[in-house]
Amino acid sequence: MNDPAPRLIAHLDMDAFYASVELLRYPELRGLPLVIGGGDASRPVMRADGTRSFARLRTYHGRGVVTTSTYEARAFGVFSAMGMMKAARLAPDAVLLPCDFDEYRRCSRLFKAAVRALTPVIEDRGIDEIYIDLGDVPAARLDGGRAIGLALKQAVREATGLSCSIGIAPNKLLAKLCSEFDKPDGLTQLTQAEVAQRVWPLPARRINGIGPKASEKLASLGLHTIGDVATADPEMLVERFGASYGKWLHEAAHGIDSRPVVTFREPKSISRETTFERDLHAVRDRAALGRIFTDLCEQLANDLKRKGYAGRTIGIKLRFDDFRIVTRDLTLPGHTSDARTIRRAAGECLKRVDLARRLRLLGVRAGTLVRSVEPIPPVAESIGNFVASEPSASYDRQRARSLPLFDVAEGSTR
DNA sequence: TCTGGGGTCCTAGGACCC
DNA sequence: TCTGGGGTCCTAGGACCC
Repeated sequence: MNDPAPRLIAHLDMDAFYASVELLRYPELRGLPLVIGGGDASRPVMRADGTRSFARLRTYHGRGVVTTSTYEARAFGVFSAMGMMKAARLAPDAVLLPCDFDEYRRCSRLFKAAVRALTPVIEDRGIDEIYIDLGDVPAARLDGGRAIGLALKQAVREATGLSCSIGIAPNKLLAKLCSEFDKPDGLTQLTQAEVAQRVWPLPARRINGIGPKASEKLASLGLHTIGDVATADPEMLVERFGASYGKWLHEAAHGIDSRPVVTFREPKSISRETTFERDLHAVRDRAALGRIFTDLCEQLANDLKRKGYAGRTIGIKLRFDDFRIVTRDLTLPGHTSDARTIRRAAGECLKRVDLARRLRLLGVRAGTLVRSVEPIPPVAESIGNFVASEPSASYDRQRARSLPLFDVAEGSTR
């Protein structure tokens, strides 16, 4: 009746990743308030004397948000997800750089490859963080993973010149939580036995999965810290938050989490969306909207083909000028990665939306994906390129309700 | 001049089938 | 004819994460 050995999971999080990558390229910016974001911000210009000229935040005009800010910029109150125009009022002299995702992805591949060489069982959690299963690393058992953690940090630094913070714990929830304990450049180990002492005093919001809504609701119940949630009546949590989330809240607050480290996941959906420079009206800006719509569908089709997928559920997403979001989707008889087919299906979805208000954002999504190694050959001219042709009652209903099919502000799709 | 883009998961109701 | 229960698919919205 021996308990199985506790798991050993590491969470590795790159420190202020985008900003740190930029500082590698532009070391003269170290120590200055630096804000990264707003897609269309201008890149630095080389002067005649060989020094670089950087844009200042005050020159920004647009609808972007701050993606990352350095600690020097945070001192002005500029944080991630803040509107750039607001940030410009708070810190007009901060240096502004546009996001360079190609470069961040390059650095991301480098650090992940360096980690994988030491500890192959890793779960990708986006561009700047990963989980690592240390269960099969024999040496990790001796010191709870400390030596391997130090080796990982060294390997990441050698591969990229960047620092990271690592948390090591018996599960993903606690590893993620404690990777933040000693940022930047930290290495933190946390055991189950230390949860009450080191985790319970923290705000509930620090748990990955408790967002702004849930933490506000918890606060309204007088539950502010993780300890408050842990000692709350589990039945009350279920009553207030539902069976699934209520149970999870109780377990999470006790540091219980049995999710495995997942090394590969098939994508569930692929999408493209864009926020317009100014709000557009379905009638008055019909031509511009039609072009953008078609572009999005073509980009989505290219993404699908490039990644080797085809989707069967095509959906749209609209954000109105009042920030209300509406989605519509349509399941097709077969899978497709064809731009015109996507455009037609998305056009059908668009017909089901009241377009009286002006639009701020338009998006197109493909779901119910299958791998399609081969490019999909054309099949039936009337509906487009489908892999399969199973009859679909819902599609027929849709079609019957809203003929003609190809109508809504259709731009040229070539 | 507030508020990006790309995802996942959950809930819930209705249709439809057995 | 009435009642009902389970299961799956489709659709819409919302919370949350990086």
